Amino acid sequence: MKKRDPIKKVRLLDVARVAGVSPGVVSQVLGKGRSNSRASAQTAARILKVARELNFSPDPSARRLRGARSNLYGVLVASAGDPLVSFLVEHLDIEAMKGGCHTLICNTIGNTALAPDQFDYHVRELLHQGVDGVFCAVHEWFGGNRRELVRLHPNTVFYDDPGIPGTCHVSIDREAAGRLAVRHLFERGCKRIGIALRGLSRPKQAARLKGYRAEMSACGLGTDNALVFNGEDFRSAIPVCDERGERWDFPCVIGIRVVDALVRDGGADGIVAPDDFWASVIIRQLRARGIRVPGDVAVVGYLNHYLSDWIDPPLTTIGRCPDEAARRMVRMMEQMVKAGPLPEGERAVLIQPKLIVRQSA
Amino acid sequence: MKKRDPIKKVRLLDVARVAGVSPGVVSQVLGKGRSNSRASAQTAARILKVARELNFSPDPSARRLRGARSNLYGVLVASAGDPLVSFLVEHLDIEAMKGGCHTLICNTIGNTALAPDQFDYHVRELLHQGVDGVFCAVHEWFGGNRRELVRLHPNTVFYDDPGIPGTCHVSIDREAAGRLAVRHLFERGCKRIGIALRGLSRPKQAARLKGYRAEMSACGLGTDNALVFNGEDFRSAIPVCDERGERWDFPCVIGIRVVDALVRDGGADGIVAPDDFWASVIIRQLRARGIRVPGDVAVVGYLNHYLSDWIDPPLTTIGRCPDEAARRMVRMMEQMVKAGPLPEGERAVLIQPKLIVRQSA
DNA sequence: CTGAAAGCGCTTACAG
DNA sequence: CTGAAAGCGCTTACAG
Repeated sequence: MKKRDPIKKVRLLDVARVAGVSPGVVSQVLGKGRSNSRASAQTAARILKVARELNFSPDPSARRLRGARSNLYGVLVASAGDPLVSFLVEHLDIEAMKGGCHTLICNTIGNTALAPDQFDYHVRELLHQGVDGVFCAVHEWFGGNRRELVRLHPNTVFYDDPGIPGTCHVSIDREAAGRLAVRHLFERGCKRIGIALRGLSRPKQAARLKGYRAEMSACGLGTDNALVFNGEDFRSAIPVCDERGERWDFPCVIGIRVVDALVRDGGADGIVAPDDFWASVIIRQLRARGIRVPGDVAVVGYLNHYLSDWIDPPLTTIGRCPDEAARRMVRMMEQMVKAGPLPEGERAVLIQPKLIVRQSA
Repeated sequence: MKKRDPIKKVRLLDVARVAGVSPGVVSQVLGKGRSNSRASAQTAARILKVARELNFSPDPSARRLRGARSNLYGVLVASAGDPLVSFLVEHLDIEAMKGGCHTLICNTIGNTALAPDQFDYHVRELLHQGVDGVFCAVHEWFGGNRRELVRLHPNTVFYDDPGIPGTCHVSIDREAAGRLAVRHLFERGCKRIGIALRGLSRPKQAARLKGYRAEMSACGLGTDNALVFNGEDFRSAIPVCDERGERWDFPCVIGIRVVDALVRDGGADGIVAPDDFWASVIIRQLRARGIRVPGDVAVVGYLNHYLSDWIDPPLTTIGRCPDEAARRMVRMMEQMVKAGPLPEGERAVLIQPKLIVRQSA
């Protein structure tokens, strides 16, 4: 049971020997994007040819030891398996790869054998690994010292504003999400459009309400408090949804409360749901009462979660465009890695969400 | 717009200086799991103390240059966002982390700007990065030269048998999955249990059928060809589902064909579906015909996909235990990294799937 | 039990 | 335009 022979690597020295030049020249020619200030065009061409023939690629460890960047980015997520973040994780990698970089995934929860939360551990570990920067998409309700993250990794880009002044972040325009949903329902002929919110004390939910109100006015529908459902008013009736587990018992009672308040009492013919999960239980409850979707009441979700395709009827929802978010996050990162801190005004990027029409509205 | 000052790192040399010993001793003491064959117990203790106080952690690049392992594993997946693989990706990282290792995610599709398929590119890139091994969970229907992968990375562990002799792989016991589903339906009182299969020409589907038949006999239900639906018999009627896109149009006609064949013609009161997607469209079709689930016909899925919780009624299904699979994959990997190739008999691991009861059966 | 030195593969001043 | 040399931070024979 002996170890295998490692595959022999071709070194820069080998290229130099074959090309008949010194290592320094090879390094210069292959390095800095061909600014051949050193070798003659002829020599450079020869070196390039030999390097290609020998299939040479410089050892990243040796380069890093000399101070080169690692071309590695850390990705902090609570749980990479969660479909709500997994597409962001995927697209961060795809975008990083376009710049020749790789992503190192770090799940901050899940390793309960070690500790309930590995955020801070990973922050130090990534520093040790010498990453060029860190993407942080750990939702605010999870632990972790974000100030320390930013201190140790100045090149950090957050998904969603962490509330720390001066940080770089990419967020979804929740106000626009509210407007898009209302506009679509209005165009589908809805006259009394209600909105359900998890809790108005949260800034993101408040932004959605703001967008909802603005678009209601723009559509000439005015506003009616009977059409605004605030989950916090029912706190005692609605168990807390911790959203941390791989599977969890979603409080289906939400569907009952929302349909009671908005449809039975408020007479709504359209509902803007706070997310696809709520939309899903709302639709189930409507069906249970013999109310047709979208015939009697149309429902628009938010997230474009994987499940949107599979509930019945398939859910019309607002997508957050994780590919676009990843693109912007990587772009910010690359700017920081190359040129240092971004100007104040360029540290916050707002992504425009997108309406995805299926059948529920 | 100038670059930031990098955070000053503490080197082994600093530790040596403070502790008043030479670097070699420090290296020896901090290195090999405290087999202090070099320093006296006193010196060792002093060095350890200083190292801790200075918060020293050795530069991985320098170590690697001297031949140490990278503590990095590559993870090849078609698309890390896909919920079918994202949990495996997450648990591979969690398990690797327990051994002090990190995972480097590689999406083999998605970067169409580069090429339709980046499998082979990533295989070379991971070699270049010097990973200690590679986990490959790219589904068989995607491209990529797996033989070359195994040649360049002898330490490769596959999720599902790639059909290359001698490789290490962890698979789900599909026969057991078939048995579990039948047993549960039988215990719920079903008398005529049908099975739907995507296509019998696929070995994994054939294994499920084998398990189904075995358990039907064990339950004393015998077998009836009218209760076996083979998707390949309806190839012309069922459009190909490519499963590659983030969203795709699932052929809902499958639901019609399956319900026609198994329920209308076969008189089934229980259905074993090939996966949760099929189960979902089958249930939708049953409802459309006024057939109650699970009252009239019970349905069991396979995968325990995220959507299982959200369809109506929530789906009873067979889970593949991605955490267990990841645990075994990492264990195999660690053995190979430490001691070289595994004995012939230990290269294939079968994971026992698990019945997850919700409401559809 | 401990130190001085060589070297992993690369890059980058410094000479010529 | 090119070469020889030093050095990044560590480990590991080789001396003492």
